[in-house]
Order: sequence, then C-alpha cells, then structure tokens
Amino acid sequence: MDVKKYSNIMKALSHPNRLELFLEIIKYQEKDYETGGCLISEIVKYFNIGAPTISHHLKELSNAGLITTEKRGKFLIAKLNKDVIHELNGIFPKL
Amino acid sequence: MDVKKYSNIMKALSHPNRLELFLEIIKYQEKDYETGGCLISEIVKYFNIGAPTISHHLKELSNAGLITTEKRGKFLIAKLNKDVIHELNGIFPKL
DNA sequence: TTATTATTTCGACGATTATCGAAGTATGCT
DNA sequence: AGCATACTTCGATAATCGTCGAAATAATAA
Repeated sequence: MDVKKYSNIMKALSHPNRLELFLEIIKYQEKDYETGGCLISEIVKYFNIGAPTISHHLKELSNAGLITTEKRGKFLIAKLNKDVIHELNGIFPKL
Repeated sequence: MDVKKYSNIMKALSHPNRLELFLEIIKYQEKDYETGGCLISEIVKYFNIGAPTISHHLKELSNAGLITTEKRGKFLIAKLNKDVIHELNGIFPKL
C-alpha cells in the first residue's frame, strides 16, 4: 500500500469546498450529459468562492488523480477518474 | 451528507504519518490482542517521529471519530471505531 | 523514596494552505 | 476590431499544520 499516494488523495478531499466540488463532479458524471462530464462554469455558481480558488482546487483534485479536466472551447469539463474511486473504496478493510 | 464531517475525516488521514498510524491501529485491531486494541508504545517504535507528535496525531484521529483511546496503567490503547469505517466505505458511489 | 517509563502539555518555528484581487490568456460573439 | 466570457497565473496575506525540545503528569520499578 502506497501510503503517500493515499494520503495525497485524502488531502485533496480534506477541505469542505474541495470535497463538495468533487462530489458535485461525481453527481454530474452520473447524469451523463452530452459533454460526458461536468461543466465547471455551471457548478461554480453554487459555491461562493472566487474563480481563482476554484481553479486552484480543481488542479489539486487533478494532481491527486481524482479527476481529469478537458478544455472544450472556452469551457472546462471535469471528469471523474473511476479507477481512483475503486481504489478509494478499497483502502479500508471490510469489517 | 454532512460534508464538513467527512472532510474532517479526510483531513485526519491527509498526512502520511497519521494515515500510517491509523492503518497500523487497524492492523492490530484485527489481531485481537488480549488488550483488545493497539498498544501505542509498541507501534511508536516503527515511526521516526517524537512522542509529542504521536500524541498530537492520535488526538486528531480521535477528534475525527476514527479511533477511541483508553488508558491502561501508564499505557495507552487505541481502538478502531468500526462505525466510521462503514461510513467511510459509503461516501463514494459504487460505479 | 528515587528513578524510570509512557504519555501529555506548552511554546515555538518553519512550512504549507485557502483565499483574494489584479492582471493575463484564450475563445467566441457582434 | 472590439468586447464579453471562462478560466489561469501571480503575488500577497492570514490562518493552519507538523514537528520539536523542554517541562509536566502519572504510573510502575528498584
């Protein structure tokens, strides 16, 4: 088990705004838009933090391998990295 | 979903030393010692950080509800809070 | 009682972090 | 071309964090 890697994932989700951002991205993922992902410009409206901060948080989620981002025109689309979700659910033993 | 609560749990596990400490406590839990938990003075030896730091980390794990601690004589015993593990495994959707 | 061991508390230090405003880049619209 | 929109980069600031050494507490051993 690569402790450093997992603690980095935890760190990426250790801030309320960032966790909520991530959960929102998951939610939109499931809706399966024509985009195939989550339009950042849409969900940003629900958060009362500035655009620079959102950009920063997205980069942290991306660095941790939780999401990938893709630019479509002037928009940014975030996609969940499904592999990591499986890993996440496997860190702790089933008791 | 209580985002603040979950981000607090993630924060408690967001540092390599603290995550490793937690995983070690889980491991000893499974061994089911006569103590019924994990002797801190034993596992401390594997970490090259000082006792004050260990004490600090244990309190953070405890505050996040991940473990409980119990004093037996001059020793400290840490026990996993199994309920939280179940919650942890339920945060993210199964994809 | 004195010494040793296990852990905690305190105070401090350097490092990291979340956030912001301002300016920059890039795309699309008129 | 000129303007608006979506996002990023930069620089700064206040707050939080991990770690330590020293001192305190508490329990056991000699």
